Amino acid sequence: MNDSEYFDPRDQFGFRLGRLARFWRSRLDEKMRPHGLTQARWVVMIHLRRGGNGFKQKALAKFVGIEGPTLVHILDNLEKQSLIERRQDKVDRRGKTVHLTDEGWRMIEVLDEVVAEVRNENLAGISDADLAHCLTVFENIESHENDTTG
Amino acid sequence: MNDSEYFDPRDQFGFRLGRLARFWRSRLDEKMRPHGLTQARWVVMIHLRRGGNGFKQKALAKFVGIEGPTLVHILDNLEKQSLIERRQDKVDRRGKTVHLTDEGWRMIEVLDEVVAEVRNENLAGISDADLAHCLTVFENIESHENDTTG
DNA sequence: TTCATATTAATAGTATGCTAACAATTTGGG
DNA sequence: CCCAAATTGTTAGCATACTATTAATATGAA
Repeated sequence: MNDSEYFDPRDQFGFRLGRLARFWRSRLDEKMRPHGLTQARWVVMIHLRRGGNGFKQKALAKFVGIEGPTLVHILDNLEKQSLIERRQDKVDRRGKTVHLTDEGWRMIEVLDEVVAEVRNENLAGISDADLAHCLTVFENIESHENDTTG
Repeated sequence: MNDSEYFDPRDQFGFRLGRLARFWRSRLDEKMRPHGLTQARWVVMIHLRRGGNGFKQKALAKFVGIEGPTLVHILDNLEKQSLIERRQDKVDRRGKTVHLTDEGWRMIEVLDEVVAEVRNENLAGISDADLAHCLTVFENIESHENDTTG
């Protein structure tokens, strides 16, 4: 009844989205810290597993949904940790391909459980249908990316 | 039908959430850049307007949902731009209160339109009901913050 | 073949978020 | 009053994201 207490969902959405993303990341980072990993590095490793080894960096960046320079920094760190390695592409000497090391594969196996645990905690009591609904909304928003008609 | 094409919504949610948050921010930053503002600074200003001038920094950080040191940096920048000012609290000399300047108020009026425009673009074709549904899910996830029972 | 243009990865610089550690100040017990 | 403990804001240092620029290489047209 009090105007100052009324929040329009359209008005709130962006702010709440950002806050939840920060919450999610901090939860994941917290649980990964004992293993020496972070969310961003983990996401890159997961995409390597899903897409197969031997991505060129540019293709990997696109697959993960980040920019090239952001990926460079993450790969630098993963390489220091011996979880991935970069190899000169034999065909195009400008390019490098990215590969999980044996240690990288082992880390993925270990952390799969940690990630599942965080997911179960964060999503406890929320139905698949609710999540799928959210993902559909997310997709619709991202699909406006290249709208310049308005 | 292909296993590699099947994505479990529980599995995808965290990644997609982060990606959408980045998308949202970049859209907003892009439109605010000509005015010399960014999303993070704007969010702080909006909370100042909503909550009234004269917040203590600690209270403002909590209201915005960020940590103290993060707010310090944002306020430094807003102060350089003469959009806010910090004043010594007369009662407790450890504290400072934060106030929008006249220029800050004018900036808010100008940027209100820009923000509405981005919102309309990003949320075009998405119903209030869908958004409210998402916000409810967001709330449920954040409410697990202090669960340590599992 | 040669030179302009593309592409790929890396570097530099900025913004935003965090935790840890610090200085100044207040508060409360003795 | 006086000193230990708590609180407030700041600084330092890290991670992650971006854009803009650069260096190395490949490609393709003349």
